[in-house]
This record gives sequence, structure tokens and C-alpha cells, in this order.
Amino acid sequence: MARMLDVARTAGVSRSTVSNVFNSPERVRPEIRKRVEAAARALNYGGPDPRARALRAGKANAIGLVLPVSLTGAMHHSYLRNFIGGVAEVCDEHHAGLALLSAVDRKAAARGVREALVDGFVLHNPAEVEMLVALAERRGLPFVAVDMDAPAHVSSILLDNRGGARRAARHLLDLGHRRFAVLSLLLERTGDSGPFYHPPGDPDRRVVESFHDTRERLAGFADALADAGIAIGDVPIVESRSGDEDAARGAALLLDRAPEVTAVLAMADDSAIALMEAARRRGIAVPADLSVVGFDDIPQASLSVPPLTTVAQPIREKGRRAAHYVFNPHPPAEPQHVVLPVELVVRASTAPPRSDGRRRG
Amino acid sequence: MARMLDVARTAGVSRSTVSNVFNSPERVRPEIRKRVEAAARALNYGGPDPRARALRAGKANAIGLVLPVSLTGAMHHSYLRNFIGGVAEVCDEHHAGLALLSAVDRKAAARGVREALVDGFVLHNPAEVEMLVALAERRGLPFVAVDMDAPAHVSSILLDNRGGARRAARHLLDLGHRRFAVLSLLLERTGDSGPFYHPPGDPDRRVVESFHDTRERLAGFADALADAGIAIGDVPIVESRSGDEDAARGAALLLDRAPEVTAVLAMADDSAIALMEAARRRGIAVPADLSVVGFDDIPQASLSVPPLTTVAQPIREKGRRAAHYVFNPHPPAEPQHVVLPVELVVRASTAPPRSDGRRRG
DNA sequence: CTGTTAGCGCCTTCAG
DNA sequence: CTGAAGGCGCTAACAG
Repeated sequence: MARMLDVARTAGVSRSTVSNVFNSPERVRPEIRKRVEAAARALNYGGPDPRARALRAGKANAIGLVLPVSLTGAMHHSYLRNFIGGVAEVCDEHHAGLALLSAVDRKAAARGVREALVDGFVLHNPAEVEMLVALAERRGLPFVAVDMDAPAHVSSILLDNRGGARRAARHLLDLGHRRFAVLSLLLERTGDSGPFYHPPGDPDRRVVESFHDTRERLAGFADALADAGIAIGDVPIVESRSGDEDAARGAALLLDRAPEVTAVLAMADDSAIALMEAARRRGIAVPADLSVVGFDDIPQASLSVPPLTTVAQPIREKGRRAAHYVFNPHPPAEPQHVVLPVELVVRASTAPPRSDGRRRG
Repeated sequence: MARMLDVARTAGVSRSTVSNVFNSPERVRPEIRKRVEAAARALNYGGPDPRARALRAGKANAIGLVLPVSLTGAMHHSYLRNFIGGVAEVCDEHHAGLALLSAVDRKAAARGVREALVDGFVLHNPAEVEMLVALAERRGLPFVAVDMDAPAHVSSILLDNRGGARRAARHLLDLGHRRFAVLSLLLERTGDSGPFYHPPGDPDRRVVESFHDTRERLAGFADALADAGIAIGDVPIVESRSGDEDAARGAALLLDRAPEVTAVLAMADDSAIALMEAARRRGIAVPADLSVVGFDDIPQASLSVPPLTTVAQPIREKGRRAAHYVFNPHPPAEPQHVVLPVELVVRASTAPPRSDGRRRG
């Protein structure tokens, strides 16, 4: 391929003139500009090489979004799609590119953060929190941690997960429910994707350190139930990844193992929707036989049958804020910590339990 | 930030030794290696700068995917999500990054293709075909054109759109339908997103040059209908973008303007599913009152109510092939042209028309 | 308004 | 196994 120097030579000018023609055309006399443009066309020169420009400028004009799942998985995950959409909007507004990076496994994550040609990162709730934060810091680029347990000196965007979960549980308690199950996201960082059933009293369920949102939501459920005299330790928990197929398997497991409950507290809308579908297939009426609350308020939540009662979070706005931070980072000395509000949206998937306290069938 | 030279100095070695420590550690004596690693840690050096490496190596280790809509739009578009997923899989396998580029408007598209830090492009059915092809060629990077009218010297991946459409229409004809409407994708490149209604005889509908898939699918419908003595010119057409909300508006328009038809030929599954939902809301039974055929076979097609009869295309495989080509391009002299097969999948959204030939209500 | 110069940070010969 | 040198392609600063 032709370089700038070649164009300069065939146009009979210097390299910087060619550079100016491409970068500040108004500064070069029209006749010379035409000559340079003609030379460029003749040599099939497409403009300054972005790689060289990136080195020279010290920036890549793109940001990286590190996701907790494979990229294919992300495409099948409604919450993430909406989050990505928010990030992408802001990138568009800044005329910057968006590189999608996956943190499914350690190596991929490390490679991505170390080698991506970007000017900053949005880290979204990956499993290897410490490692990624360390890598991002070594890279010397601005980054935000979204929905994860990041150290205090790292800028973060969080959600009032605990408060939202509390409100969801309280809503069901207010309706009169007393027999609950939790349809949880992954409790710990593990290669195995589940789903897993944890009966009341199962000590495994205490291992809730890996994921910020899981832990906080569970704590919120526990808060509200405790107020009603119900110990979270006595509530059956099904642990399952979200995302289209995983959610369906978790839903089936819950219905198999906890047939006696009248209300399910789900940690994600797709889990909740999958549960309603599984229930319908088994002839369990929602909400008459079983009430379901979700979390997130993904677009499908209002379209499901019945429409889902859920804890709404500003997903796209969260993506926008995250991206915005990367383009306008705070100085490292004063990290930004944002906690976004959530809101309980009551739709039609929740109702008082049957007065006889039992399910049909 | 520390550079390689700084690390070399504090470790008391030369730059190339540091380089070796990071790129071929086995070549450097363990004791020296340790010293270098310690120095790197001390200086908070995170490894070779990807920008410099990209310039030096002449590659960015990422590919660009140019999409015909905004990135946010792409996230709300089932077909594109699946296509992106396929591309992403192959990128993962190659340990390469994926940059999402939008070609909504000319400027964004041009900027993306000219400036993205990538080693090649997948061009997916954008409106500005010639311009993007020209830019990609000037960039001197390998690229494939997917689902678009590319010149013969450009490698392309196409679909048997026409054959698929023909089969869809023939299926409905075989069931006995004679009164059709077409629920079309955008017929021409226009800023306005519609939807538009084209009554029989409307000359506007001839302007079908912008989009390869639209034109071919319409031609396939026309082929089959012509065999049954029906001129495509006598069939009402509603033109609408696909994607969640646009599809819903197009569906409503079709039901408003073409109430007499017994069968609808849709060019995209999300349009078809939106139509079935709109029909249900109006008390029109599918397939009893109205048969609907889609195109693409997105995952939701088998989950809709009723499950959608559609022309299946290997969406993810198409994405995989496209990405694979970019990583293993043919020499420019011998472009590759692939036409992927399609298959009619008959589910429950099609049935013979009512014997009285009328809709209920 | 145009041309010259000096790197951006790295990697790959090649010589020691 | 290690060190020195050259250059990837570009642009900012400065001199003319």
C-alpha cells in the first residue's frame, strides 16, 4: 500500500502538506490540495493509517466493553443487550468505536484488557474482579466498574440492588405470601453453569462472594423476609445462570424441587419469564397459583404473559453512564461512585395466594 | 506511563531483552527474567503498548463488522444479533477482537471504515454499498460483502433469497390462498423509516434497487405468484423496517390497509411475529383467518404463538463464514462467492384459507 | 502556506 | 543469550 510519503512525492510536496490535506484541508491552497488529492487517488491511498495515527496520538478512538460472558452469550442475554446498547449510543455520540471483549475465561479476559486497542474500559460484573482491575490499572487507561465489588479507589456504577430486592419481597409479603423460593443468579464463580438446587439449610448457599449483584439481591430478600419472621435459611434456592436456555433449565428445576411455594423471588427477568412459561406448560396459573417477581425490567417484561411484576433498573442509562465516564474520567485521586435507583413496577404476575394456601393440581 | 526502555534501564538490561521477556520468555535466562519482571512490577509497566505493537506488526488483531443500523438498533434486531454472535464466535476462536461499526449514515460509515483499528471488515448489507466497498478497498484490507449487491470482484456471501421466497409463496398457493399481501423490508434507501403502504399498481414499488435481499425476496414471491396467474403488481405491499418497534408499526399498517387478504408473505420473522401479535389483538385468528410466512427462522420463530412457518437461513453460520473469510481471505484476484441454501420450515402459522374465503369479523 | 525534523513505543535483524 | 540500530507511518513544532 502507498504511504503518505509516496503521495507527497508524486504530488511534488512534502509529507506534512499531505497530512494537512487530510487533517486540516482548509490550511492548504486549493490548487495544491487538488494535486495531492489526485496523487492520492492515483496511488489508491486511502488516508492516514489508523495504526500509525493511534501511536502518534496516543489514543485509539474506541473504548472496550468487558462482558462477563461469551460474546455469543451476550447476544442472547436481554439485559446485556440493553446495556451494550446504552454504551454504544454514547460511543456513537463521541464518534468512537466500541470493542466487545469477553471475560468468560481468565486468559481471554487478560488478553483483552492487555491488548485491546482502546482508550478505556467498561468492566461489567466479571468474575475475576481483582485480576481485571489490576490489569486495567496497569494499562493506565480510565475505566469504570459496573455492578461489581470493586475497591474503593476504583470508579464504579452500582445499583440499589439490596433496596430493590427488599421491596420485591415486601410486595409479596404484603400480598399475604409466606412460602417463598428464590430463583437466584450464580452464587459463586464456578466453571459449572448449573442449575443447582439448594434446599433449606444447605450450607453451600453461604458462598456468595463472587458476584456483587447476587449477594446484594439475596441480602435484600433476606432483609424483608426477616422482618416477617422468615429466615432466608429456610427458603429453597435454585441457582442458575440467566440467558435464554440456562434460565429455562433453572425454571424447570425450581418447579420440580419446590412445588409447595406460592411465590418466587427471581433475580433476573429472563429467569422469571422462563419460570412463568414453565409454569404455564405445567398448568400452574400465574399469578393465581404462583406469584413471580423479576428483577431488571427488560423490555420483554411488560410483554410477557402475564406482564411481569419486577424491580426496574435503568439498564440503558447505566450503559450510557458507564461509557460517559470512560470518555470523561475523573482524576484517579477522586473516583466517582454512583448508585442508581431502582423501582418496583407492579404488573400482573403477582397476586394474593389462594385462600386455601395450596396450588391447583 | 513507563515504557519498555524504562523497564530495561531499571533492570539493567537492554530493550530487546525486555521485549523478549514479554514475547518469548523461554529465550531469556530465568534470573534475568525475574529481574525484568520485578522492574516491570515496580514501574507498574503492563506490557508492550498495543498501539506501538499494532504499528510495528502491521496488524490490529481485530476485525470490524459494519452493520446497516445503529448499534443500539442492532441490539434490538434478532437477526442481526444472531449474525453478530456467529461473527463473534470466530473472533473468539482467533483470539481477535471485534469492533462494531455502524453504517446508519454516510459519515459514520466512512469514518468507521477509514479509521477503525482492524485487520479486515465484514460488510453487512449497508445502504451505501458502492461507497463502503470503495473505502474498504482503499483501506487495503480484506473484506467480505454479506447479503448485498457487491461487484463481482468482491468476495461475497449471499443467500438463495429468491428461491426461498419462491418456496414460501408456493407453499401458500398450495394451501389454496389467492389473496396475498407482502410485508416487505425497506424497498429503497431513504432517510424516512416508514412504514409505507403501496397499493396495487403503485409505481413506487418498482424502486427496488437499494437492498439486495429485499429485491430478491420480492422477485421470488413474484415468480411463484406469476406461476399461479397472480401479478405481483396486483398485490398490496407494506414496506417497513424490521426491528422490534418498526415491525409492530408495519404490522398494524398492513392490517389496516389490506384487510381482505388471507395470507401474508413477510420478508422477516420479526415482521411476521409482530403481524401475528397485531392480528391476535384484533381478534384475527392465525392461521384460521390469516396465514403468515416469515423469513430467516430466528430463534423466536419456533416459540411464537402459533409457531411460525418460515424460510430458514443459517444465520449464525453466515456470520461464522463471513468472519472466517476475513481471517483467511482469498487473493484479490480470485474472490470467493458463496450462496447459502435456505429451507422452508412449515410450522403452525399457515393453513388453508376458510372455505368461504372470508375472514371472521 | 509549505517543508524539515524529531520522535510516538515497539520489534527484528544482525553482530557480539 | 544479549545489545545496538533501523524503521513501521504519522504529526506537532518550528523554521522558512
